[in-house]
Amino acid sequence: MTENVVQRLRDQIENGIISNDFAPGERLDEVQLATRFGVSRTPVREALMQLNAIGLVEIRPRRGAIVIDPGPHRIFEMFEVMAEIEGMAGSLAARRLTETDRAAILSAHADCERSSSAGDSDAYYYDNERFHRAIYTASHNEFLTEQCIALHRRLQPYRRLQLRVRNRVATSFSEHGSIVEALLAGDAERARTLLRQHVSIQGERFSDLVATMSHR
Amino acid sequence: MTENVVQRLRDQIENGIISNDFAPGERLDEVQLATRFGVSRTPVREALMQLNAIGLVEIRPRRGAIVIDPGPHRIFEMFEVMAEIEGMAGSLAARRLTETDRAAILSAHADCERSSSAGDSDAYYYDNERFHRAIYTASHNEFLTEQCIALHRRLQPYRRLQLRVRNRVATSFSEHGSIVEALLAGDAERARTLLRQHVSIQGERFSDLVATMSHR
DNA sequence: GTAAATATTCTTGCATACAAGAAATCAATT
DNA sequence: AATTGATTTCTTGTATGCAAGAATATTTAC
Repeated sequence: MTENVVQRLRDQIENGIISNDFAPGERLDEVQLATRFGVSRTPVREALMQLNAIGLVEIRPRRGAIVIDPGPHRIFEMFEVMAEIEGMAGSLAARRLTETDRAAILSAHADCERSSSAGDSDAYYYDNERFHRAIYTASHNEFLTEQCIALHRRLQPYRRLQLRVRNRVATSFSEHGSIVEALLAGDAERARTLLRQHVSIQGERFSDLVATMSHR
Repeated sequence: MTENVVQRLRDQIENGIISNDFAPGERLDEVQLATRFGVSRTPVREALMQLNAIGLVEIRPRRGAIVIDPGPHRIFEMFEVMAEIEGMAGSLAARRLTETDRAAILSAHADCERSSSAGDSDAYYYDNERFHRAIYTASHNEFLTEQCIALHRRLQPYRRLQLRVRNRVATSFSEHGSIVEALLAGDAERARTLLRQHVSIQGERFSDLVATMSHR
């Protein structure tokens, strides 16, 4: 047991929430989780409080923890913020791109091309994440990078739903193309605008998301 | 004990860190804190883990918690992000401003005028916070508002130092004036730019901050 | 039969206990 | 005297225990 139990629990419960094993609104019983993971209540409690601090669960005094259900409106708000800070990362990346950054972005982009043309939306999901992370890194703002990764992670389940929408993978990849161009050209404002549009879920994209959310 | 102990501890320790009672790098001993606040170790531990999740303390396995020392570079990064999301809030506020929002912003602005012309930098600090929060609220994006408040809070000690710099209060207030104009005019892009500039600490402002930080 | 009041059970919140790892002290050897 | 090794002390990490509030079941009155 090289890593401590609380961290492990936190990750496991977090993954459970993200992968929808624990549904939104579901109550997370301390003893139940404790026996399930073969530990005592104490580390479970500590893990739950951490998830509470992150915003994944809500702890009501004396009434236990429940998985937060963001609801369409809040999800829209989160995407709105995500679009903006991704745009910021793109803008900074365009100005601060190093040779290493350039290589990482192009490599991820090439992988996206493969999984996209193969029509493998699960693989694309993974490669897409690498692509975006490469841009965060290229912003050379570690704090921003951490924020982006955290938000990206929280929106993960909804992004995944989005990719299932017809033609979304192909559209996404073609948008990546323009983004890469802007980044390599050092065009900060264009990179910002393109990334913002790429991430934001306006109009019918939002309707699609809500529709997909309801029947899962 | 109407409110739970952990929340209270979290706030107290957080305030201790922000007000520099607990210096960066300082080790936070569990039993020491427990006896000091008259509770057992368990809630102290839980509070520390929450602060860890927020990013205010670092918990090294088996070696206790220490107050994180961000260092000038990281602080710069945080201000860079803060500038951007405040700009975003301003942009949204300009487009979505309601009558209530308008009243709240103007009221805070008027208070800023009073404390500014009185030369009371502590009062200005408080009124300034109200002004900025009014803008967050006017963005009508609750998630963004929460993010802004959290970041604002983490940067609080450094903002405070900034206001001590000669003429900074007067400069800040005059910038508020232009921001209010842009908001009332519904000029989203101008509001964004002005707020971004208002918050960001470029060039000599950053040098001033670092200089003030070192000898406190 | 239904609703309110009471009793019982369950669950959380905090305290305490115990084990194991890290730091500190002390001793021994060079 | 200094450095390394062993021992002791101290601190953290996890488990368990106990009390108080919430949920639930049961009973009683209408």
